[in-house]
Amino acid sequence: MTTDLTAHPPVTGPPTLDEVAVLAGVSRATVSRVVNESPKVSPEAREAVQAAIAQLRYVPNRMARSLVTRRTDTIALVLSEPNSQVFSDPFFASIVHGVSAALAETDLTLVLLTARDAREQQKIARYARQGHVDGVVLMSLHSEDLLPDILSDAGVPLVLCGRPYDGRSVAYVDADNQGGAQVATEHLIGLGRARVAVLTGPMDMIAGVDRHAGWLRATTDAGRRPDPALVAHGDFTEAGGEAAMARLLDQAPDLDAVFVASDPMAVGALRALRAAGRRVPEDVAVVGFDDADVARVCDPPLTTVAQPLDVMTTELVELLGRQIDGRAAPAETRTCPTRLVRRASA
Amino acid sequence: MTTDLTAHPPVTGPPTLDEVAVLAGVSRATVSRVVNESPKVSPEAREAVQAAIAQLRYVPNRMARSLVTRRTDTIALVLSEPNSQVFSDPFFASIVHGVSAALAETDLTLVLLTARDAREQQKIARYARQGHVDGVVLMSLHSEDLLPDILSDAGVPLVLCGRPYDGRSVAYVDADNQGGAQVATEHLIGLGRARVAVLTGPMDMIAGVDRHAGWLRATTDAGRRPDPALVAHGDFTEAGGEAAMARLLDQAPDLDAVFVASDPMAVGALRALRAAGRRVPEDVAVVGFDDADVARVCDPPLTTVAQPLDVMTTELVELLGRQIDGRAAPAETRTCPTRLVRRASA
DNA sequence: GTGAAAGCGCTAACAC
DNA sequence: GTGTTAGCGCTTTCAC
Repeated sequence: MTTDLTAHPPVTGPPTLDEVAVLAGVSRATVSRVVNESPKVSPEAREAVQAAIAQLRYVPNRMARSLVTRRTDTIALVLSEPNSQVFSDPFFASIVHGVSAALAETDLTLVLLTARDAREQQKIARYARQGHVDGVVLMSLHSEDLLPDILSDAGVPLVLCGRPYDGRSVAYVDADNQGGAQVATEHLIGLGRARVAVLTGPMDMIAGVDRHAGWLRATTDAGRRPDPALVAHGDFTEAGGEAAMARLLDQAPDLDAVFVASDPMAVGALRALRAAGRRVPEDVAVVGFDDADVARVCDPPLTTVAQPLDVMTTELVELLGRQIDGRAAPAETRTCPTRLVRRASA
Repeated sequence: MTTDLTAHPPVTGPPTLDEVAVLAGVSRATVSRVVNESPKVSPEAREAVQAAIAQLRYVPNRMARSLVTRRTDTIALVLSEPNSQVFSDPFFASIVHGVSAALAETDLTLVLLTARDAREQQKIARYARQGHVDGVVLMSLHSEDLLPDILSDAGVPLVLCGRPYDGRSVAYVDADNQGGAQVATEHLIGLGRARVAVLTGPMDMIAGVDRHAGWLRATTDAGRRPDPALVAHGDFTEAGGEAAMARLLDQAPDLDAVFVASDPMAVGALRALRAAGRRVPEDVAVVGFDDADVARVCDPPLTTVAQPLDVMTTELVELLGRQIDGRAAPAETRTCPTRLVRRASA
């Protein structure tokens, strides 16, 4: 044993594998096996090692491990969005929360990175290429974003949260935005409402496009001619929803129902309706698209299209995991079903 | 040179230092010096190396580097808070944004970690002890949090964002909450208002305590007896502010001014005031505590106490930096001044 | 100014 | 089962 002599003075710094090995009276390899839960270790050895680990409060050095295994057990959630206020978007908050929760079960850790401009995008690309992360979940909300290309060119395992705006070939997980919007609109029509409006998102975000498409589909499927006056675009924020709802009431005072394509907007829309003296749900039936379970606390509580955010985040990390160890198809995708949740008799 | 033979087939994986060295016709040591911007390199060698780096698209492997330098050039921002909705708190969003921006200037990267329960706190402690980060900025909002102790016991460089609830000895950066609240209240009193109420935060958060203390100080300094009916506690959220404002109007219908101790609460408070038929600012003067520049967009725009969030985040990373390389005093602290921003003639 | 050599702490064959 | 050996890619004395 050469280790005895060299490892004996653990004068400084955290304990190493060698020190544990010496204390336990075994070799480094055995300690490593115990740490990595290899079955090929005798019970006695395992116990001795575990005792030594506990005594020394040994924690493996991840850098050293990564250097040889080429894995970091870390994945990044990157938010590529110039507008920093997106941070306080409940949808985003829920995704972060959900991914973080999904990872809490595992040994992986989550790092959150933000890219507000091209320089930061490059920095993130470097970070990823440096081998700091095993993979990336990318929330890229707008159409002109370059990060998906940069990352996939660099060979970094990648899953987008949300369908890419163009039809690019890349793995992603998305909610069934169009389907959900269609169900919402059909519900409103089924209620006997004659003038069903839509308050959708900006058309440079795929969620805005898809949710509008769902309304359109349901409307035409019902044999109705889509009236442009029944369409307004918000920016997915509460204030934007309030303003857009006001416009909608102006354009089409005779509307008797509205599908609102995001929950912050639904909150704003309710406010605008109240301000205009319209009663909800008697006067106007509202269905919200509940990104983050917020519309539930509206007054009155809204019938909503719920996104299964927990499903989405689970799929996200599951798909990324398979991406990382090469078990996934090239550009595998998932579309998580949405469902209508009736909360009031809207 | 033994490297020529071994390094020649760069069949797989990203390029290494050796490959750059071979291509540039120098030794690994020289490449390392160029990468680390050592002055002890001849111009010719430097140029050759830089060319090789560019050609190979070489990126240093951080794991290998960390292994020897014992630095990771990464700091963690950890949010220790059971309630996941804090994520969408604009104050939190602004801090993340600001720290991330302050770091963007440097070579450091930010990882964001959340601890919702004891298990996750342990996981974070492990992560830090594993040498994954050089230091931690900790946002610990409640009084019973154990993470500050765990981390400082583990010898992890640490700076708290926000004064610790107890008087523990630890480095922190905080805004001058008490001073700001005092200035706000004095402003209201100076306006000639007779019944100046306060809508503060929960008393298990230091910010709630301090802001209440400032109101109290200004009130007594003005020779007034603090009336309990003029005090209400919200939970720093919009909905909480609305409810608390309603209570306040109930307890003290004659109030003619109110200091609201956070901007989401201010938004809610305005709503409650409007609902109660009170006019702002003629009828009731309102000063908000503007955690994140939100109160600015209120209608009417509020006179607010602005927290210099950019100053705070800058101080945060600066202090942590000095903490990391041992230049900081044991438990150095900073209190960033707040200032009154008049936006309306409230 | 530059190179050779010695590790950083760990895992992974490969023998025993 | 267990130990020995050989690196992972990099920085860093220490000679030259």
